[in-house]
Amino acid sequence: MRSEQGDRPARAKRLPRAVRERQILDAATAVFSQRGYHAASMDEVADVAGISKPMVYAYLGSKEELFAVCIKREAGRLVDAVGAVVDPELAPEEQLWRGVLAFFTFVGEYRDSWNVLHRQAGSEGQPFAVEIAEGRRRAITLIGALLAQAAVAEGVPEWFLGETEAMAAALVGAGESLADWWLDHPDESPRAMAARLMNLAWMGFGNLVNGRTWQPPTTPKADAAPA
Amino acid sequence: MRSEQGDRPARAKRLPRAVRERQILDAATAVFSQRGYHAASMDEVADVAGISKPMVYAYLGSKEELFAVCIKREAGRLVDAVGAVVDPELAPEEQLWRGVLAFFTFVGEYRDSWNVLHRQAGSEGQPFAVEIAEGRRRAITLIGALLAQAAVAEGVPEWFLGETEAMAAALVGAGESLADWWLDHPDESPRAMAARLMNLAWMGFGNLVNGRTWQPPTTPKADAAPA
DNA sequence: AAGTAGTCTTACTCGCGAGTAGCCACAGGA
DNA sequence: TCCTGTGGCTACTCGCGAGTAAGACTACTT
Repeated sequence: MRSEQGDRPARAKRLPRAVRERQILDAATAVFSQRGYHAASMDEVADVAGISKPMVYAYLGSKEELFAVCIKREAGRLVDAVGAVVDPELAPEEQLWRGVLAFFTFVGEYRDSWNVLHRQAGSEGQPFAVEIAEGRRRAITLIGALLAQAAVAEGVPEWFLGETEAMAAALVGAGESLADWWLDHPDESPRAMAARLMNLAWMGFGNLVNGRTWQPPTTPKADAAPA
Repeated sequence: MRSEQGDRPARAKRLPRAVRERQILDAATAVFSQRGYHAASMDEVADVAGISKPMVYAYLGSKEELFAVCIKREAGRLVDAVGAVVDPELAPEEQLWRGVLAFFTFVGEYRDSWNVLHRQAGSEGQPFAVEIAEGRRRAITLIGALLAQAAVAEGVPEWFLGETEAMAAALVGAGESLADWWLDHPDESPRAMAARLMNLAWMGFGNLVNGRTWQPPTTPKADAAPA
């Protein structure tokens, strides 16, 4: 009863550096996820890691470095999770489905990781927002390429190739938003979430790829594409 | 040449309170938009407003209050802009189109407002993140109702009514993401952006509403909806 | 046992930024 | 002309949080 619950390593029991680093990163991810970068304090990170502040500095450097390492680790996990399932040999539709499914599985598994990557990403002035935005952009480009590939596989209406990137951006946003929505409906399975996104995206793209576009009702003028 | 450019009111020229308050809110919106809530300093807000810090406190209260007022004002603008065009008499499709168009027009017009509402919203621990999340939720509910209405208007497959909220969430996310994408492609018109979203959303919903769902390719099991 | 390398702590410094005290100035009514 | 209220300022206090100095404890070598 002299220490806290067996939950966290109550008070520093002399562990090898590698282990401590992992603990610190875990703690940092959790704290950054809850508080956001600015509101998070190194004291709290140290506390949650069950260790004292100078250790954090000794092992992981400054707050900014620590955050950067967190980002890298979590982003790596996500990329690995998706990369492990998207064999480029497969049909675009199936690649997309597998990627989307892997994404939601990852989000379900590592909520904090996702939170750090998604929320704390864009908000700050410059520091790593750039890096994250870059990762996001890469994802969009990748998905855009996938859509273009799919479009070519079907009989592609020419104009659609100029639209793939914007569509990919929308798709990514829809995925992020669905992931948020998931937080309020935790009983849903990753498969069901992924299926939702695919239904929205693919059934929509299915029409678009076949040249069936939507037109504004009142004005006859079409903006996104020639009729 | 004794003062700065005619750009900002160089150094306090004795204006009525109402005017100053507007200026302060404008400045605060800009600063919060660029820095984010935590990184923004009251000194900078005061500076941008061309005024000294105590005035900000005298007129708008604490930093948190100031931010809250900003949020309220910008959210109000957005709600007004959308609310002004979505006559509930109209067909769901047209309501959605008008709403989406109004949204992108607003974003184009008031970048900072949108930034404050969108980015700085979710990131913080509790303060007003709640209020914004609430607004977002209302938007999702509203759009969800619209989709349900549309679904009923067509021959609705029963199961779809349970999906409208999730679809609305996805749609909102897609809109946000497209708005971000727009920042990198500023030559696009609001109409073109809105048309893109409608194409993705409506052509997708068009299929869904008619019972044409997407199915995972390898596994025969359907998750989102019964075949 | 004594040396030494790596783990871990207490107890600081120091700057930045929220919020305030107290004072100045000008416009208009007496 | 003086008087007062409202607009405005300079110049502080004060706490919080990033980052550090200096040393203590433990385990493994020789």
